[in-house]
Amino acid sequence: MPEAPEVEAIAITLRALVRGRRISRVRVRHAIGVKPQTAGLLNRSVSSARISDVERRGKYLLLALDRGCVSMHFKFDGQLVWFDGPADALKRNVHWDVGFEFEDGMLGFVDPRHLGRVHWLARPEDSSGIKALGVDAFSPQFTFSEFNEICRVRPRPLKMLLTDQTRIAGVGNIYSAEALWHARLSPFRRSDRLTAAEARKLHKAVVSVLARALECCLNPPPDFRNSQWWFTGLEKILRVYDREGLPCRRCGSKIRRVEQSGRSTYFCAHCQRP
DNA sequence: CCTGCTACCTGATGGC
DNA sequence: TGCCATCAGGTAGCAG
Repeated sequence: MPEAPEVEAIAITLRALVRGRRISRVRVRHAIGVKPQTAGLLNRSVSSARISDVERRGKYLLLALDRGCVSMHFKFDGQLVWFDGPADALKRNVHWDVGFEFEDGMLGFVDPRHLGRVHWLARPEDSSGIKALGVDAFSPQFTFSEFNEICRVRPRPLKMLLTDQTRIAGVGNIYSAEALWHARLSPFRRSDRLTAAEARKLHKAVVSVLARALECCLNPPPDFRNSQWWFTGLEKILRVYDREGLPCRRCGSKIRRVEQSGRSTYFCAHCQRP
């Protein structure tokens, strides 16, 4: 599920919990979670490694180790849960896929749907997905002039540009819809035909939508000890996403949902003009 | 190279 | 109630 704000909130919260600490070993309960790697490789590479930092790249979470790093991608449903230890994890009736054991507990990567992945990498760029990431939407390099250039690279609908991780890293289906609504631009508008003023408005909308979402994701922060935890209150900040048939909060006309490259796009056909 | 489509998975939900 | 279809905040991999 998570886009950059959710992963960033997870990174910030997890950093305070595990930075500087040693992973004693890795338990893989569902091998699909480390595919195409193996439990053995992950355990060999990570056992007794110290976590120097926790980082985010786009929607990837990285545990930087003194030997390489662990990358995690949550895809739609992945999350992290803290257990008192392996025995606690087995005793509680909670699905978990990969466990990182510490002296006093175990961090579990949890994804019943099994689309999420945990990998060990010698360097982050050894992951083709990470290597291909464009400018991170939260980084200082994501300036208006950078965004404006990205818009002109080639003609494509704004929705496709915003969610293309190789151009702008971290924006997904929800926050692209939200930013386009705030900027009053149709998801179908050709990115290369925006006026400079429109591009500026859209850039501002992306930045502010993500900032507001991050603040929401940190208040309250993730509670890894509660296996049921998930971000609350995001519905309150959403203006169009998942509001098909409901009145636009700006002009009152019905929000529409259409398919764009196989994904749902929500927009107001009245105030988001093509 | 680039682009667009499908596969990958499981669970929740809604209509009949 | 049961069954079936549809939907889900994403990316990797492959064909063209």
